[in-house]
Amino acid sequence: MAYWLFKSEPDAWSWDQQKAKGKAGEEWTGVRNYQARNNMRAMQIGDLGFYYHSNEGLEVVGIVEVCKLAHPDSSTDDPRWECVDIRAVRDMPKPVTLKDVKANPNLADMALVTSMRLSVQPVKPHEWEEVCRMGGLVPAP
DNA sequence: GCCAACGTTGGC
DNA sequence: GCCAACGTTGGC
Repeated sequence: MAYWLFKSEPDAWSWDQQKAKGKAGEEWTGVRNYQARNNMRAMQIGDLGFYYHSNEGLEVVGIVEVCKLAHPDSSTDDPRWECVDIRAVRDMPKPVTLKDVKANPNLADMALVTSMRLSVQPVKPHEWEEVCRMGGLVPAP
């Protein structure tokens, strides 16, 4: 099982909206970046991810689960773009801010810090543990 | 709202 | 295939 991080601008699609979709989940449409797409292609059902609010909030607010493998992105006719479906699993008891992540030396190599603009990122197991711990989620899911 | 970083596009 | 121009992202 692998771990990931999904970025969303709350103005466009917020954590509350994601949660409202419940177990059915929602297509993670709109990604127009090859690296982010490739990350989604590599995802397996049951992989977990952080749900991060960019632009506003700038914090990890919840945990999501991949519930559908990569398939063509229904928001475009361009066959290059694919996406997975994700569903909300739970809130972060205490949201973990970008500031917190940057201030933690254990997370210095996290993609959130080093690849700021990548909208779908891989998360290493030790980073997953660390962010979960910071967010009050122990043991990590 | 600004601007730096960086990915993409297109002319050569 | 290179690289300059351009557009977008996202933190501040």
